[in-house]
Amino acid sequence: MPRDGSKARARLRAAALDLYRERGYDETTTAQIAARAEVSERTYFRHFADKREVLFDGEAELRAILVDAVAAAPDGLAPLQVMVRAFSAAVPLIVANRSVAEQRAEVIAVTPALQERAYAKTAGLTDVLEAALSARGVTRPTARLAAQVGMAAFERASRAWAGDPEVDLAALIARAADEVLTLGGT
Amino acid sequence: MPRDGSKARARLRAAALDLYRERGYDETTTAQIAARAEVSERTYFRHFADKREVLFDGEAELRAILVDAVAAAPDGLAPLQVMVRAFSAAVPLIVANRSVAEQRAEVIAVTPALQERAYAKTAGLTDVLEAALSARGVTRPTARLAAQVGMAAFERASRAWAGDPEVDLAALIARAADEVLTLGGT
DNA sequence: CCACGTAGCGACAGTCACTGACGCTATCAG
DNA sequence: CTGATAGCGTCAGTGACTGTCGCTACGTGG
Repeated sequence: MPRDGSKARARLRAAALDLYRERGYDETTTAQIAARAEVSERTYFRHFADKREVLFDGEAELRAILVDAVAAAPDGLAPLQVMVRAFSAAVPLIVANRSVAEQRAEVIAVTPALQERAYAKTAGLTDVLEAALSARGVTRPTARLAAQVGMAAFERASRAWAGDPEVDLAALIARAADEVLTLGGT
Repeated sequence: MPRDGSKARARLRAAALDLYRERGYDETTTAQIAARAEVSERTYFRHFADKREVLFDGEAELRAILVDAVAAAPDGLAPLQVMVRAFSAAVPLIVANRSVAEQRAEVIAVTPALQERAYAKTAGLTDVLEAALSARGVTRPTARLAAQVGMAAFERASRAWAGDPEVDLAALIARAADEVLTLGGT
């Protein structure tokens, strides 16, 4: 295993986050990111597909946790409850990454281009969840619906948690899922 | 009001859709689109913010219908039922645009860059729906949740309708909303 | 019928994200 | 010590997008 690029990759991640926060996404060039990470611009593009991807580098880990949790859920559990379990399984990871996630969120919040990528990322996660539910025997269209509704509940819980990180995120997720079922009235 | 750009704009829309279908999104340049529409490349960018936007030009109309329908819904209706009404109000527009929407969908389906933009567009719609629900007195977080769940139900209905355009889309929407409420089990 | 103001347009130059190709080098297995 | 390989730098190139400037088509007021 010649040369370990993970160091450079980590430096690029940090450099990009810093620069995006300092002067904004649009005002920083990939050349500047590369320079701060002390690599060539070409190397940046060897590690990340484009200027946006740097900010979304941890996704695979989350994805794996969600898929495993769906697969491990007991048989006969209702789809939405499976989603609650899956997202609850990811809570430790989310809590651990909270401070970095906050900084990322600040940048994304003021950058349409990054919001677009963020939407695509969550869409990718719902695709994976849909497939995982489908593997459990849930019909495709229903699996997709459940994945999206579960994701919506998770987002609702995440936002509440962001405003008050003291409460248990897992509890908020369960509560948000319950709230979904009250949306139809009576 | 000197010069009416709407003609050129329409030609650009048609030219882009044609080219994207003929040779694919990545393989067509904005210069080619402009050339086929018989305008300069600069004019393309006066009408559309970027290479993707050409394909998403009708959105404002849909947005207006949804907002109006939410505002016009009777008081005391449950949030999810309001969503069903809103999307049902948009059915005529959707049916009318079906053939063009199909062509667009084909291109989007094979182009990640366009999928990303499509996600952003639906996110924009849910934002608007959230605001409209909020204006009816629904709490912000609940409004957002309802908007997202409603959008998920609408997508589920749309997909079913795409596979069988004979059935009534409005009925599918109502059914999808009901299905959401069964996702939690018992 | 004629200035005249305005919105759209073309032309041009420039920046920057991103890609392909080539050759080099650090590192590890043998 | 040597060879294989993954990561890297350099260079050249394409194409999306922007700012600027001057022009022109067209409806309006005289």
